[in-house]
Amino acid sequence: MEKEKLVFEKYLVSKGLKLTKPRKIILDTVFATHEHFNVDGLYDQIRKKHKDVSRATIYRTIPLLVESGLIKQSLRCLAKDHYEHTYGHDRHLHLICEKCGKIIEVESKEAESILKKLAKIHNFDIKEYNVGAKGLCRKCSD
Amino acid sequence: MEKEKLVFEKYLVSKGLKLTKPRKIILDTVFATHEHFNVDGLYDQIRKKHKDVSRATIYRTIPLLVESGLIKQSLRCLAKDHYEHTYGHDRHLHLICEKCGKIIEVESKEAESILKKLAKIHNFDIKEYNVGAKGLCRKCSD
DNA sequence: GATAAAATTGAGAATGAGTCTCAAAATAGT
DNA sequence: ACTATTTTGAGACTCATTCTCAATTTTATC
Repeated sequence: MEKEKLVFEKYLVSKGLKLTKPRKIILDTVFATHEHFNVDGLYDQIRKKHKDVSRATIYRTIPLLVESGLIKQSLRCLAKDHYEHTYGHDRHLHLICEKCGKIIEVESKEAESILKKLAKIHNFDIKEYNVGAKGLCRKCSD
Repeated sequence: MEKEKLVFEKYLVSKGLKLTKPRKIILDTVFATHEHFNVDGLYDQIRKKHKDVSRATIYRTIPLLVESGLIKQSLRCLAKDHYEHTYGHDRHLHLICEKCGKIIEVESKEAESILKKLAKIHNFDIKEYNVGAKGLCRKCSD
């Protein structure tokens, strides 16, 4: 958690921005769990403790977290953008339930190595990749 | 093009639906090129020839085309859902150049089989999958 | 620690892609 | 043609996200 704060602060300073209270609260809440999150969930989570952080500020802070390399935009699910941690996390792929919205994270070195192989063939320099599937989770497919 | 029409008609009949004029126009326009498309672009394209197809009907027809297996939802770009042909096209993954926007389509049976294997382990019923990477293409990485 | 300039915030209005409603029009079976 | 059913266009609506702007907070400077 402290590491994330340092990374974020360093990024903000480099851009002439400030690590304000709302930004600190958002950062803390984002990294309080290892889950994927979306703005609504994050807002609810924050509201449990702090009545003074607005949705607008969350929407404004997320691009800063993305730019700083701490999180990245991930799936779009139920018409909502979702985000996931990137700092200190291995790559993984997603199985997304279209019915209940559950996200199963799966590690796969295989998928990664295949993509790398294909990228090499096409002289493509991969910065970021995404592997995933949509469908029904165990519970919802009964 | 005729094949697509047959596939679509067969699907519609199986659902007790009709291949109406607007649906025919939409189908024709979608398969007039091999490009990815979004609703706005499709609407503009259709409007050049036909003044009588509404956005609502396009939005209503796209899920039918998806269900019939002719197209699938693809990338989301500039806040818009994009679609791509699937009928007669092998599954492929995308290498998207972040600089010039070029999309390289790559075939890979391997990626598909890995996803299927992982889904089985997690009792997940895959309806749709997506594999891709962002980065720099050959030209842009020089 | 007071002050002022600059950055940031909260609240709510605005935007815009996608969905829904419903009366009118097209379709298919008889 | 006649009727029942499906489909359509137009526009209202939804809802995630973005924008606006006056009020507040922050930081640098005294």
